[in-house]
Amino acid sequence: MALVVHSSGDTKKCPKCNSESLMKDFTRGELVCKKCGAVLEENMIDFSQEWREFDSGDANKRRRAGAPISLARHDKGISTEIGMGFSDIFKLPPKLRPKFLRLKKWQQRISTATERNLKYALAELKRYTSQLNLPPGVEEAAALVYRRAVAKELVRGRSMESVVAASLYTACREHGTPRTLDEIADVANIPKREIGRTFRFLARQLGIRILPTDPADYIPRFASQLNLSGITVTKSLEILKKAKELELSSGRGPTGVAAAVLYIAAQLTGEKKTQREVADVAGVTEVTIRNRYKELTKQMRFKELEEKPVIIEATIK
DNA sequence: AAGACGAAAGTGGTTGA
DNA sequence: TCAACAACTTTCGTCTT
Repeated sequence: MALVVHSSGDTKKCPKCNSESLMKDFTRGELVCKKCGAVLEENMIDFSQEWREFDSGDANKRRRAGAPISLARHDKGISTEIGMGFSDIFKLPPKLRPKFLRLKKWQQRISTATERNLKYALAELKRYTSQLNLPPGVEEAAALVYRRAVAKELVRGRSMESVVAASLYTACREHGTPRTLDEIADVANIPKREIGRTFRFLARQLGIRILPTDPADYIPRFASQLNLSGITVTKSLEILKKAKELELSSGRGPTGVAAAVLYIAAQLTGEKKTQREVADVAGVTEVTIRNRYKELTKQMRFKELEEKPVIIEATIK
């Protein structure tokens, strides 16, 4: 019987005799205490590979698992294509070639319209996510939303691109990595009100809860676009927290709140940014920043900002 | 001259009758 | 379906630095 003892990283102790000498018996799938013989785990699955590789060629020959499946691929990443390219087919004996050429042709023909559509849609999605610097997790989530939309025939009557864009917008919000409608509208080349409309439609039809976005989710990204320091980010989040407690953020556009909070924080830390600069990256106007700014400073006391009257006196003099 | 401020009018979307 | 409404934008004149 082959007993394999894995000592590395396993700091588990036997609850019965407190011994550290545990043993994995892979032929039985059990974790056993060497001292008292207690079985601590049963039906373990051995995830290690049972073959060894001596060079990279070996690895390729013996490996049986492929890439992980992905919803962001039209075939989920699992596909068999007859005669990839053409070279494979010409490796066959001449007699067999026509047969495989025919099979190849038919494989292309039977791929249904929805499959082709999905392929195209997911290619679009890929383009959006890479242009917006979104992580693969968000792309996956968006792909799932899109698949659900297709399954429910929600694409009918609206452009495929707008549904893809709306799926992405949904996924972004669920992931706490929101992009503004403007940003998505930009890469997708679709008016933002259409994306918004489709988004609401999808959310309702698919029963996706739509929580308003948290301004905090925007802050780090805006800050980095403005070259603001981590101190300013921390400060912004503090201010935002207080603002939330004072109910100054509800009902307001989250980007506007984020922008105003950043603007104030930047002033406090001496990394001055103009309203224009902040407004530009946040996709709001200076007026909105001013309005939020006014509301915030009215209810919150910023010592540093209140010193202004002194300066005014000095200039009058 | 550039930035900040504020008033006024306009826009797109939501809500409630 | 329509009107009321809040948030936001656009535009513009004025003030401050």
